Amino acid sequence: MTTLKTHTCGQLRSEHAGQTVTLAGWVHRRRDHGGLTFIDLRDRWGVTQVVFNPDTSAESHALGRDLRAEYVVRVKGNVRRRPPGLENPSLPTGEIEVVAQEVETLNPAKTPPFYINEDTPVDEALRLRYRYLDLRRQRMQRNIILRHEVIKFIRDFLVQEGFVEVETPILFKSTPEGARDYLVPSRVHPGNFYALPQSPQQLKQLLMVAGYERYFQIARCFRDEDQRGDRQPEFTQLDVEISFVDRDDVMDIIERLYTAIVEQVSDKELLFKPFKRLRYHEAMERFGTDRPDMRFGMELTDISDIAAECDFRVFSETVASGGLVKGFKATGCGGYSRKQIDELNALVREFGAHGLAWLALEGEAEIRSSFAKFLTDEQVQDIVNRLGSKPGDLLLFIADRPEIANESLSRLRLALGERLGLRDSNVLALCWVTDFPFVTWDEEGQRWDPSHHLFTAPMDEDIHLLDADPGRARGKQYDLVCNGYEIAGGSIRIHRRELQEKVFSLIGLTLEEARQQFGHMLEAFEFGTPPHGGIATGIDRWVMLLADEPNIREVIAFPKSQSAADLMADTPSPVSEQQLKELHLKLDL
RNA sequence: GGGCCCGUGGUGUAGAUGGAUAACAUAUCGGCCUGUCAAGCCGAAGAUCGCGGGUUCGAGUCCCGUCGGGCCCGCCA
Repeated sequence: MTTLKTHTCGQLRSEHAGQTVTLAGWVHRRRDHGGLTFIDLRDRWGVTQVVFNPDTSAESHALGRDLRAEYVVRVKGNVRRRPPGLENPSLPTGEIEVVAQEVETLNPAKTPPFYINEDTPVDEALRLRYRYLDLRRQRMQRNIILRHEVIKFIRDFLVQEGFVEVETPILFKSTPEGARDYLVPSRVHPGNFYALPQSPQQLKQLLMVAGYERYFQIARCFRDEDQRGDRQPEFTQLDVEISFVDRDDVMDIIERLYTAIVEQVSDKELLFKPFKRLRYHEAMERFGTDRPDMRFGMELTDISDIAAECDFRVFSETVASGGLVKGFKATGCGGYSRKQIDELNALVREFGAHGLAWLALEGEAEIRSSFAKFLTDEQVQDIVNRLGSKPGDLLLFIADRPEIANESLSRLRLALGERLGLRDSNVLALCWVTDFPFVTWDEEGQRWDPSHHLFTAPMDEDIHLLDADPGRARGKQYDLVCNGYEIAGGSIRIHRRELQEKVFSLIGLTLEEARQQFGHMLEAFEFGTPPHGGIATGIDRWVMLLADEPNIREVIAFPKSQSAADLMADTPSPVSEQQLKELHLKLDL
């Protein structure tokens, strides 16, 4: 295999019996019986039991007794079928053992700060500080290798489909829209900065101008925003762009790719094949969010019309002022105590809702409710019927501005789905969300913001709305959603200068600003740009879902902490005066 | 910028209402042990309770601050 080892620790079987082999790896466990010592020797491929017997070699038996956990050792010995009854069926190599003839410690190890040989919970700060040890553990080895397999599969698949992988710069240009940029000062150009790419968006479009037609890249992207469990300052996208396509072409490629990954690389079950498709408005109506978890029901129902006419002021006044009253039934939660309902109430308040209206159907005719006393029996019955409720259900409602009602109900739905065990992590519910609004109104900035990004094309039939009623125009955008996570987003792009300039001005860029920031794009669109579109998928989130992990740090070899620090290398860290001077920088702390 | 949770031997935890030698498991070290595979048995060592201040006769426990980690809001086209 290599100079130092002839076989891996996961390789030997009974047919190797009689061979002399040399293994090398880490001491996983030691079982010292005094006269007889066993070690489990581990490498990336598995674990093999090594026996040290003084009858075979007194010298190696003596050396073997001194081995400790995580020592790196090399063992030469004879493969022997284990004596009958002593096989270990839980180990792939459990039919055999290696009888040590020679042992060499390649490097001893201090006692590790946490267990390498079992997947017990460890304080995450400690894991990150000793990430190289954490990465030795089974959980991380499994995740990192799964990640590799997914990326390998993607490359093979897309190459097969005629795609070309092209690298784009890490040092690029800061642009005004989107997330905060990571900046890199230029030594050669005093006072000027590069920005690390938030995505290779512009570059991949320029590759379409350049005629590559089918591009992809496993691209590192950078965004200087605060962390979440599913957000890191640097993360990896599968970036794809194709020429001469419409939405369905892009969606089809990605759908085939993701289906194949689930079926061939993971042990997960695909709930929808083909993937479900939802329009944005439908997603908002039924789930209150544009990234619904479709593994379970409990869909939202609008009761604004009933609420408008009732004597419960919270309901009627909300509707009168343009708000919504919506809710859903939590199946089987009719017995929830006041305390449990108060917890749900606290949850929706976090998302801006004023409160939770509830109605519990305990028995056949027994009703507990926070609001039913203000309604006629008929109105209550209408609500109960509309939600298709049965005894034992708990009906939960929010009356608020549409954004708040939808947001808080969607969160509440997820929380209840979790409690009721409806979010089976072995199931992947992939769905496309399409027909997004082209732009959304930003109250604070008093301007239109692109829903996706600056280069997304509006629907052809909605182009006329860009002047008349921009809020009603739809974009050629599509998101891929899995189990409540947005795992990809893409669009058909604008490929004509006039339309691009029109969109720039719609979102408030002056012609001057547009040409300064995006002149290279506008210019390129005048040199024969094919219609094109593409998508960017979040590799980290996708592997996280496939690996059944609660956050993306678990599928990134060297992730950063919530405060964007690397606890192992202890960075960010100060630099010398000399370095600052060369970069023409002065600190103002 | 804000809210919440966590920090106790190497590791994982216990330690209501403040009370005397800070408990348990495991790891570590030593002894015994020739068929274990989470080996077993016996013994030992190991903790300024994240750090700083305060309240108190007395603080792991209460208060304030601070550092580190996590979850979330804002933010993330």
